[in-house]
Amino acid sequence: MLTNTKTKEPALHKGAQSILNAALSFFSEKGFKSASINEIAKKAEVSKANIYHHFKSKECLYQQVLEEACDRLFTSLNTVEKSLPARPEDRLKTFFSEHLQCLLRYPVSTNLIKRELMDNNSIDGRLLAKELFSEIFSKIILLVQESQGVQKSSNGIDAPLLAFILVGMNMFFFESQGILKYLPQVNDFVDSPEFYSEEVFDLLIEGFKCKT
Amino acid sequence: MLTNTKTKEPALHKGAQSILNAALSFFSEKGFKSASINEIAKKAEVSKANIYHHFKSKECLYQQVLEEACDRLFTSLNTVEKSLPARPEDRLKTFFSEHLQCLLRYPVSTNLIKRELMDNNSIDGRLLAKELFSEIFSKIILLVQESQGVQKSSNGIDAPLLAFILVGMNMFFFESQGILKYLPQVNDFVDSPEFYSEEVFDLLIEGFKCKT
DNA sequence: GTCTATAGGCCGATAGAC
DNA sequence: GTCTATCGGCCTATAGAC
Repeated sequence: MLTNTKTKEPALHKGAQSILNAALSFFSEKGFKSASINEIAKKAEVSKANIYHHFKSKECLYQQVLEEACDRLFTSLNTVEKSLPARPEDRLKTFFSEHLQCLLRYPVSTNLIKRELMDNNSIDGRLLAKELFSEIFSKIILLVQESQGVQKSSNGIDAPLLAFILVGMNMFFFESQGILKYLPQVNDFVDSPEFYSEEVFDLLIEGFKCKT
Repeated sequence: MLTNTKTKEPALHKGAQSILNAALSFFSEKGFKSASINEIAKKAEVSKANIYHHFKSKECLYQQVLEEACDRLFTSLNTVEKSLPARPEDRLKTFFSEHLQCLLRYPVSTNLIKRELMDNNSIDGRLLAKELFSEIFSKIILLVQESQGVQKSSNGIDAPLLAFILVGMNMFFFESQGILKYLPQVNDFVDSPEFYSEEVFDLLIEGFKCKT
């Protein structure tokens, strides 16, 4: 379960924390299997045996790293949601833009979660990542319905589809960052996610043809 | 270079072909590092040493598998492009829909390419996958511009952005298949990519507000 | 072209001293 | 809580018979 309970953990020892940091970066970059306890130990500047003192197994270490990554994004998105503007039309647009910025603020965690959804490392992990995904998804559906309600358009476009599209556009931007620089035509918005969010949202709302 | 030259390869031996098939499925499912020569040999029903007779190294085997996957998708998309309808408005929409169907027709190859773009396995591999991506991307930009030209809207939306969105929507649908079934709200279009394409395209063109 | 046998290395995990 | 030393296993790759 994603920790809404804000009971801070008992302030991890320095050693354990540096292990978690090193593990996060390697698991995120290479995946569970390819990241080795050896290299994590080296980067964390502890011995391999020390890792096994703090964590029962490689799997357990991975689970905790993944959990922290999910919490990080979940908390970040919750904060965004609480400081959304009042006007329903703006709320969806702002959340869309801020959602992308959350992903980009924690690229390593985001990448780890993306990996977890792609590979099937562990049953618990998949559930965790899916829960996060479905949480964000529900939030956006509500915001879409909110904005639809105000405009009273009831135009037949279902909110879940639009929500799916919005999440998808941000995820795709995130994962395409690495190759965007090799696509000269689209270089404009590589360094400007704000511009990207703005353009995509307006396009979705106003439509390709109707654009002013 | 993506083989436009249609000189068929010299009809691979049965053994080598079954190795390539087994390798494709494991590399796609687990990634380069996690897939082992042992399991590939077992699935291909040959000995491990036999693999090293046909391929100089694990890397070489991977390269060839990746190359075939890229060619498969490239050829498939080229075929689609050649049998597009005449009306410019329909061309883009049809290509968009067919692009998704290509991805879904070769899910294992598509997944392998996606993995290659995510991990940094080999320099050659990345180039290959990027070339394919940029190829598709260019095709779609042309189709967008074509349809824009006809409508003479010149409305300021840049073709590369729309092309990026279209490719992104299809890639995201592809990679979300596994978790879509866990999102009850969106179950409608899991089994119907045609419906998804139709809805997304219309939404993009007509816009959220303007929808009939 | 196919095999068995094996070399040599890195892996996850543990034992046991401090 | 941290370490060195080590075990057993799986890995890529090769040697050499058929």
